[in-house]
Amino acid sequence: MLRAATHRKLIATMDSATQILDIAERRMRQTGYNAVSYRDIANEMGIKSASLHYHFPKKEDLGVALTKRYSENFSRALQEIASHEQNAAARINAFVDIYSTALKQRRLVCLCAVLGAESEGLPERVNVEIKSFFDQNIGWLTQQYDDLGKANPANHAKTALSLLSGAMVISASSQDDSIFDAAAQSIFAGLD
Amino acid sequence: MLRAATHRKLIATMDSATQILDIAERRMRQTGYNAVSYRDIANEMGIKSASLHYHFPKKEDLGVALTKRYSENFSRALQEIASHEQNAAARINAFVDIYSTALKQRRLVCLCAVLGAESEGLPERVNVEIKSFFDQNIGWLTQQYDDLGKANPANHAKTALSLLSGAMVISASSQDDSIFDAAAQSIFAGLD
DNA sequence: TTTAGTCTATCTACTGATAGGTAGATATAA
DNA sequence: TTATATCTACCTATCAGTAGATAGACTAAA
Repeated sequence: MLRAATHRKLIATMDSATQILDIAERRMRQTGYNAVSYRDIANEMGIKSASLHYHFPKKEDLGVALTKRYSENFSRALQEIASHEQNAAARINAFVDIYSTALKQRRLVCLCAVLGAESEGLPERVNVEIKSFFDQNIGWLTQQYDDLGKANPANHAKTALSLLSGAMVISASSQDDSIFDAAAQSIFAGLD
Repeated sequence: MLRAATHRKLIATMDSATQILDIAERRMRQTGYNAVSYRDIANEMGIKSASLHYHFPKKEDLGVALTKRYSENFSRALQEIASHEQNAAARINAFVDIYSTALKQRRLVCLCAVLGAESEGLPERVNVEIKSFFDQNIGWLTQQYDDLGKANPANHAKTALSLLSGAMVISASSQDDSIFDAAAQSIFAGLD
């Protein structure tokens, strides 16, 4: 009885908004923005779709919160890498690993790569976040390629990000990891 | 009067199925599969949405026809390139140009790159066509990199296709062509 | 006269969204 | 301590709008 109450408390304590974002993120990374409905998410949570509007009044709000959180989490991961890895080559290596792990362990594509593909059908506020995500990653990678002594580090950064994003999409949709592996290998080869 | 009638005839003669596919293709390349509705297409054509079902009974049929046609058109373009360009480097160059022209002159992303990003929410028959498109392009590019004398030409092919696809998506959604330019430049640089 | 193509009218299922209500926790003030 | 008030997180019920889809009538051209 006490146990049950405690358990209940723990579950209820696990922030509903976070749970909504978790489910929405996974689903959108699989099927895109428009294919995900409030009802899908609510059903998976075991609550009613109307309740989702308490946390995210409009779907646009959910989209913005989702891309913001994704970008912030990514930003933290990049800072983490920068503080733990000594040299630029190791950092770029770790960057590739983020994508690799998402694809191979969770079969998930980068959220912003998926949403970017349908960007003309998205609310403008969501597009702002997507662009900001790409900018942030290009900026970080540019720094690394600069540290590596590359000429035109920004071009290297743009190429690496494009390569990983594209390879993820093709690998996931073709269910063939060899495309991602080729891309990763090509990035590693460019680190000398 | 005769003129008007002739004009009318010409328009009506321009195969409705083709017109439907043209409109659907452009819209899906902008917003993805799920954001495009029969009503949108019908409105743009000036007919009723019910009429579309005469040509494509189910949306899935439209999706399959669209990806098939896209793939076939692409295949023809690749044959054309192979017959007109002497060497592998020039052929790869022409390949990049297809993507470049689509992005810069029409602001359109590769259909299969867009649909591939939402593949888990698509009818299976559509996914089969998308995978076949990627296979076809990787095969053609592999041949070119092989002719170029590259070791592991398949990896070069997978990398080039991933790079172009990803760069297109990021450039289009960020409205910044410099990402695509960096990708194209990187492919050119790998042709020596 | 047939047939291709489009129409009207309608259907069911589902979309995001809103209104209004409620149980239970928390805070405030007497 | 108790009464009052507010807040959180859901609920039921419902809405207008749109999705894809179908049946059957109509029309124009071969």
